[in-house]
Amino acid sequence: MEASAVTWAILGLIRQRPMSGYDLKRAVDRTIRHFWAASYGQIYPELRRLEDAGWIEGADAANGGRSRRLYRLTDAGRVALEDWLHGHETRLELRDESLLRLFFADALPPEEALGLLAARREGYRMMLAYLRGLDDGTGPDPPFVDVVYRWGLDHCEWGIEWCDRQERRLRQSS
Amino acid sequence: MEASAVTWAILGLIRQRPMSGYDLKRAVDRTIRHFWAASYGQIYPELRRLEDAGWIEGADAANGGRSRRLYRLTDAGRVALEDWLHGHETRLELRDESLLRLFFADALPPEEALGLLAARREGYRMMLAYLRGLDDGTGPDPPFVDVVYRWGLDHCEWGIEWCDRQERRLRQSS
DNA sequence: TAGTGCATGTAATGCGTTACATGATTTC
DNA sequence: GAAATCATGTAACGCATTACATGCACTA
Repeated sequence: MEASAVTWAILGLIRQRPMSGYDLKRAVDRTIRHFWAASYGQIYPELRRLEDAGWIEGADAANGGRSRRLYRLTDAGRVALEDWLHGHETRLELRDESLLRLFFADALPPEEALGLLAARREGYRMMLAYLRGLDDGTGPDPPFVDVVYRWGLDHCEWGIEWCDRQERRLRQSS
Repeated sequence: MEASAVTWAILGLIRQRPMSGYDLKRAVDRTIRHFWAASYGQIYPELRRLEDAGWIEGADAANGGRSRRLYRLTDAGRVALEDWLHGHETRLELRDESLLRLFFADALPPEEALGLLAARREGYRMMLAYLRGLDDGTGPDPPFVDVVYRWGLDHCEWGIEWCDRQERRLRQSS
């Protein structure tokens, strides 16, 4: 089984409870999407591959005339997931168009360049609002789910302050 | 001209001085790579497209028997770059395998789960060392180039402290 | 003279999104 | 009965990396 990015997201999520492809997409969007997105075009083919490999098992769970296929983790899948969890790789890939603009902002008049810093701050604000909106108040999450959620909030708050600091610094030094 | 991700990186970099494809790859790796990577497979075809569109102009600059083609920004290219710089979009795409692991770490025994936090901290440390290594001490950078470099450093330092804080918090609450 | 760096490029492959097609069920 | 939601899936496309091929020039 050739594991790829989306493999672990799926295994990890259906470990909590059996899910359909549709469920998975929603779970991804509600939880890990801000640092790891996944689309139907990845999820459905990956479910096939995972079932072929014996890491998950699908069962028909039609709801009246509405077809539905629920997948659950097999023992082999559980082992694979735990193996991956023990990995300690930490390469992080960032793609941040706002930083790219900022990097070239010296080509703009100073006031407009500072505007890009303000725009970045606004981006963090919107992300923060989005993350706060995810909190549906349904009781306490497991500790590490909570840690990752906090990371999102803390990261945005840090980013907002960072933009403020830099704007002040640049205004003073000019 | 259908502009894509790599378009702006190239235009922005050759705005500073004319460059070859090879130069561009090196410039990308030395400056923006930690938040916006680009490979030869993107750069060379994109140079063609940009020249066809009239945003850059290539000139032969062979070095003895070693062929070399230097590209410079045209007026049209300068205008296109500045238009893009005025944009205020700020969607940031993150892909962070370490956060994904952390999110599922509740499946591990507590001590091992905490190990993932330590591993993340180590990742920030390595990135920080990498960024510090980029500073070749060649005098002051333009203000916004410097701002983005600082962002990298500050972000790593924040990340290290964040991991520390979370580790302490989780150890206390358990 | 062997290794490294300069320099250009392409082909194969993989990753991921978008847009579309289809149809049932629930809710207003 | 219209609209939203549940549910599955694929085809086309675009973005990006990796690996390879080629050859010159410098330096140890």
